Amino acid sequence: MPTSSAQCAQTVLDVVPAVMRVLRAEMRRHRAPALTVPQFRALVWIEGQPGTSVSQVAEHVGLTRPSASVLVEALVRRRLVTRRPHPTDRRRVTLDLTAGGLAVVQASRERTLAFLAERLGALSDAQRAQVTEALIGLRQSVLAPADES
Amino acid sequence: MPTSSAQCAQTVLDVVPAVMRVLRAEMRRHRAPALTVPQFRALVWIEGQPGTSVSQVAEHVGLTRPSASVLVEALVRRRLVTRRPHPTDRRRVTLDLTAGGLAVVQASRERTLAFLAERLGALSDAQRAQVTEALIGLRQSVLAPADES
DNA sequence: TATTGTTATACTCTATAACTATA
DNA sequence: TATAGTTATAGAGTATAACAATA
Repeated sequence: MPTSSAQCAQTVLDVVPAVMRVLRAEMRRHRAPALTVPQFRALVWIEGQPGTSVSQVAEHVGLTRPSASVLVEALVRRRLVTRRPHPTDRRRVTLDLTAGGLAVVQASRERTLAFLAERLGALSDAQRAQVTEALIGLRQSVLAPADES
Repeated sequence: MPTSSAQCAQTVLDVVPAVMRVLRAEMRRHRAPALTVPQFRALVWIEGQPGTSVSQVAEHVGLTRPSASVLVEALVRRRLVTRRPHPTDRRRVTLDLTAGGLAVVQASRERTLAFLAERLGALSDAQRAQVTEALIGLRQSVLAPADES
């Protein structure tokens, strides 16, 4: 009995937001206080793209450039991010995480991973293998045409 | 080769937020203008829980009661929600979607489903069956202890 | 002339506090 | 006394507009 695209889409739209809500609630419970979701997303982006710019942060986090500039300013003030001149293009800035910023991101990720691993312990090895394989396929298809970077 | 809980958690934390970003971007592209994410989530909640209260909206959407009251007031002003007295408890209000509110929610969901179905068309029937089955298992384990309602 | 980033201003959303009405 | 909901006020976040500096 094959699964139609419509049926599968229904399941994806049902499960993915539900799991996301649980993840968000878990992260909220543990994240550094007074760190907003966009701020946290900016930290994760900078972690993955060291030396990135304000414009790239704006695009990835989904803000205008002025708002991203203000957000970055707040992260710099809190010693989570460094903002230095770009070596060749003097219009740009070079953003990187401080040791403190990296610690915030990594601690949050590790706590969320531990939480997830505990919940996934309820599944069998075979089920976890199936979930892992299926999610990789899901990612390939859903993110297919336009990847962000 | 079994998959450890840690490996599986890593994949979940990688794929679920990525898929969610795509879904959100798609919904943003199509949603009624000037309808915020919390407003939309409230509409979806009221759709699934007809006759729900302001307090329940607050809890589900993640707002305080005063903020939920203001949000509901905005939805009522826009003729997307009706707010009537509760039949037995005169402190409470009874919230329901208008035909317009229902149309907004359903149109958004159908467009997102169509978008997803198109992307999932890149998978084989067998892969879609695997994704569907795996997501159901994922939901059961991740949402295990505390379901929201 | 286009691009990167910042500042100034106004608006929206949300929380806290205080209140009313009902159970 | 506790609960459901509202209103008033203030604070945080974001967008638009305007600007400065560099390519």
